[in-house]
Amino acid sequence: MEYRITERGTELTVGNCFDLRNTFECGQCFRWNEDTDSPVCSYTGIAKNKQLRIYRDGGVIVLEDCSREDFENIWKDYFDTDTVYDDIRKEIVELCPSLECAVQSIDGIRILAQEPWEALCSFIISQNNNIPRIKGIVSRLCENFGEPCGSGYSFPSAETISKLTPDDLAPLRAGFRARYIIDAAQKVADGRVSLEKMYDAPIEDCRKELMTITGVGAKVAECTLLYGLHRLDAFPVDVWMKKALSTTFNGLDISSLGRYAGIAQQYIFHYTRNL
DNA sequence: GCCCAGGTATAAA
DNA sequence: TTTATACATGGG
Repeated sequence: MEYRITERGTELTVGNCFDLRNTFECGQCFRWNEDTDSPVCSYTGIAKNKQLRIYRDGGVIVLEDCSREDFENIWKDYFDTDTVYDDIRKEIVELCPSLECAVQSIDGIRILAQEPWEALCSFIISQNNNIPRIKGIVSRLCENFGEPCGSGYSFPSAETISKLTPDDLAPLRAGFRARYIIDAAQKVADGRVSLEKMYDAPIEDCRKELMTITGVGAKVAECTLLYGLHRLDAFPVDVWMKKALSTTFNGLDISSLGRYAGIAQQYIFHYTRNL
């Protein structure tokens, strides 16, 4: 994707291939909040220990005060600016024409390349929970155990959380998930679960390893792989997916989508949620 | 008050 | 292997 550095920051010419609201509100992330006082569509969030405001101005997306260095080192990968999602959408529909309605139900979504530990931890918190409350718990996790960063706090490392007990997490009001968070932090911190290796290991091996964590099932594993490791080939084999495929799409085999099964799943999720 | 949320562990059939 | 239930909490 073309970008240029201006006095405003880094500017991306995107047309309709990057919709901030669809990207940030689709349930893939919990650390971006809309700037309600802004006259244009604008969000502020923190990733990789950097705070960023990003907003739309016509056909341009502006990363406020973002240097070339920060864009190249952080946000280029995070926003996956070199992937052409319109091409992927076309390929999904070619492979599975019955998914056209799902693909067209939402546009401009980009799959963020979040940090693996943050994604794992966030989706452990997400289980049997709603998005506003998930965001609240994640926010309190950062305020209590993260480092000051811009006007907020960074996401605490697995090493930091691994030294705590479920009682220490009481201020989060995460309920039964507190012990899951600790178990995940300990396994990641001591290497029993190696997130770094999951960027290119066989997807089934990754899923298995993640599911050794208490509180991590097929769904949390899939979300971790898709959103935290940017494994676009990840797809869930859980109850929700089976249900969506059997009722709405009548037996469609999503695994035939191969390397784009994960993205297809995102469209299916959005479509079935809004039926 | 009541229902339920991007699920999973656990027990029981 | 499949199915039922509890789980902590609080948003709507």
